[in-house]
Amino acid sequence: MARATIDDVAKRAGVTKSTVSHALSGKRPVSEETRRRIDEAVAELGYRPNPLAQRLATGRSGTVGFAYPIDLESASGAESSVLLAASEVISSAGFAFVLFAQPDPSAAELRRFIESGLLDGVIVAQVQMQDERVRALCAAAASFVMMGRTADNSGLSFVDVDIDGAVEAAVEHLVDLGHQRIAFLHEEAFATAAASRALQAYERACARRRMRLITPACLQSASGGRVATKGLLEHQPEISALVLSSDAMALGAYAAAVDLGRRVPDDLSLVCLAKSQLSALAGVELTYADLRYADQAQLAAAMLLEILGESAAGDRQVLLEPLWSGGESTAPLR
Amino acid sequence: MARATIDDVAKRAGVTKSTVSHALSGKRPVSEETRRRIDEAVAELGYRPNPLAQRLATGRSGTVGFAYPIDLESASGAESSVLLAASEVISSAGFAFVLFAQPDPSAAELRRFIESGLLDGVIVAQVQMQDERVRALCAAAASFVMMGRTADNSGLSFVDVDIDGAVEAAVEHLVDLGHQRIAFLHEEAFATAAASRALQAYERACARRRMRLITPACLQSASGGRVATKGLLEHQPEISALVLSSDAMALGAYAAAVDLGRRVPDDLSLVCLAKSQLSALAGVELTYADLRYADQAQLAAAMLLEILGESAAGDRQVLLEPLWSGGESTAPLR
DNA sequence: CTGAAAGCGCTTACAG
DNA sequence: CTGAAAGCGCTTACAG
Repeated sequence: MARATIDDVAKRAGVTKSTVSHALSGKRPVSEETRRRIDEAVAELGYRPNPLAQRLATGRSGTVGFAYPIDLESASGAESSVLLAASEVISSAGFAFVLFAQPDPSAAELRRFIESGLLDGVIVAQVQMQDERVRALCAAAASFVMMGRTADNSGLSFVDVDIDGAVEAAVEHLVDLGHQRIAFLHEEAFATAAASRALQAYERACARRRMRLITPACLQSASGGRVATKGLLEHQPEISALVLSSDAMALGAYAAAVDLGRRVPDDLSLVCLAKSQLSALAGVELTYADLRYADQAQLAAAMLLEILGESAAGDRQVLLEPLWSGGESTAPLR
Repeated sequence: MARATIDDVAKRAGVTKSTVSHALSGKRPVSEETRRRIDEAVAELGYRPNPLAQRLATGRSGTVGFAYPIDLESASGAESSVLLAASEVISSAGFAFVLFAQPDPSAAELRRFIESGLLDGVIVAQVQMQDERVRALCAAAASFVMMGRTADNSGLSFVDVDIDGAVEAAVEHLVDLGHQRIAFLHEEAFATAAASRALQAYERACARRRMRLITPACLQSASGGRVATKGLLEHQPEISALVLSSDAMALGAYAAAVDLGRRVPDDLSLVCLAKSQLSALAGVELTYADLRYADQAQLAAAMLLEILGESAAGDRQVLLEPLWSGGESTAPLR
């Protein structure tokens, strides 16, 4: 048998569909008796409104998009926790969760969806300083929240982590331990705003301390970290500390240290700007700053839902503090 | 200005909207001249059909669901490649890609979507021997394709990998090298059909060779692999080879071997039933069987699109062969 | 508190 | 080759 429609319910309850609609939405008072009959009919027929029809009538799609380009080269378990955190919040609010994982520099796909009215709102992750997707969303006057932030965020809503603070804290910590040759390994290809903020913060910290900038490029992977670290330390053995931007990189750096006969932390200090799961294997507990990606995703999703609920303007901006681990991969310079 | 509708186009082109509709869909011949005028109007107004209205009128939603419960404890980069592979195929066919990543044993969420007519088809991953989601999809007569397969697959469509063959090949290989004490580390908590097939295949292979079963449970993580392997080898040092079911586990096993002063592969052979990215770090190239998850996802997505296109019945079943690496983590028994 | 009707923006038999 | 009309299944002013 086909699905029951609102008309079936109306007939069975002996009312019109407009009354059924109002009884269900609660947007208009309905007498006790009528409501009872309608509830009964709904139950008997197993009626549930067709969302498509509701969407067409109301103009709201009940769908939230998550623009989260995933870079396969550097993918780790972290992406999954971000996805789960966001989808959990979105789904339990009754919205569908549409993922845009494909890297899409021109934001064409996203634009297509927005313009089709298929999305009530969007969460944008992996935000760049100048972000095409953000531009498109603004142009379309769409509701959206960023995970991360662009160069100019006036009027925009975001959840981000204070990466500047994390980097400065890392460098300060190493300097306090006596280190003067501190390298910052950074990924060049996949340039998020967070990555470039981190690099700039490192440069500022070094300038303040009058330390030499050492910023080798490094692929965002374990083998990338290994290769880059090996090359670096072979040419500049005086380097005594490394700041790294991912778990995998850090594991690679550790492997390189072993290759070169240097021990961590005695002969080389490591600080990682990302929560580390793998490091336990490396023999030392890595000192790291958890950038709380899952928290960011959860908060961004909740923020978007608020915005959708209120349709009030006004930007909402949240900057999370990173969480430092009590690791043991740093030691005083010998 | 508001979005142009089909009526706007019709007026501007001096025809009715039914002609516009047919011109656009090509479902009815339209004169050269009329078509030109319509195309012009479409271009001038920047008209694009409202998908919501199309869906309501046609009953097709233009959306594909991906039921892919992600277990955070064991998440690695592999999930991302699966997501990307599936979403790539689905998106480029013009369908929206809705992710159901939340573990949802009762399949309530999925059922809700299916029954709402919000999904044209579904890809089901992490299939279990008895799968609630598959039952729900069958009951709803929904179009779907499995990544993996249940116990009884008659009439069902799937893409899976020959895990049985992979396990048997692994054991054969080790036996050929002289090993007689071969353990199979398996994850108990997250019981996919592939996991239990692997275990059974190991048991069959051992039975055939009259070897003792050694099947310790092991958490699907690096530290899980380390703990399990350490415990195992301390109590049964005569074990000379391990078959592991994930990259992370294998890395943990390697670390445990190092802890115990055993070298890989001389003092311990390792075979991994999953493509390994991390193993390079462990100092040896791991011998592994790539179970081709991304290939599975891509093929499953393509298969679903075919099914949706043809609306023809008939099961489609594909069993992929695993791809063996030329690793060096196995050696003859000493 | 309830109904009759228009409307959301399309598609698709039915006529001509 | 084209038009007039009904229909997809809802919501929501407008009346009463």
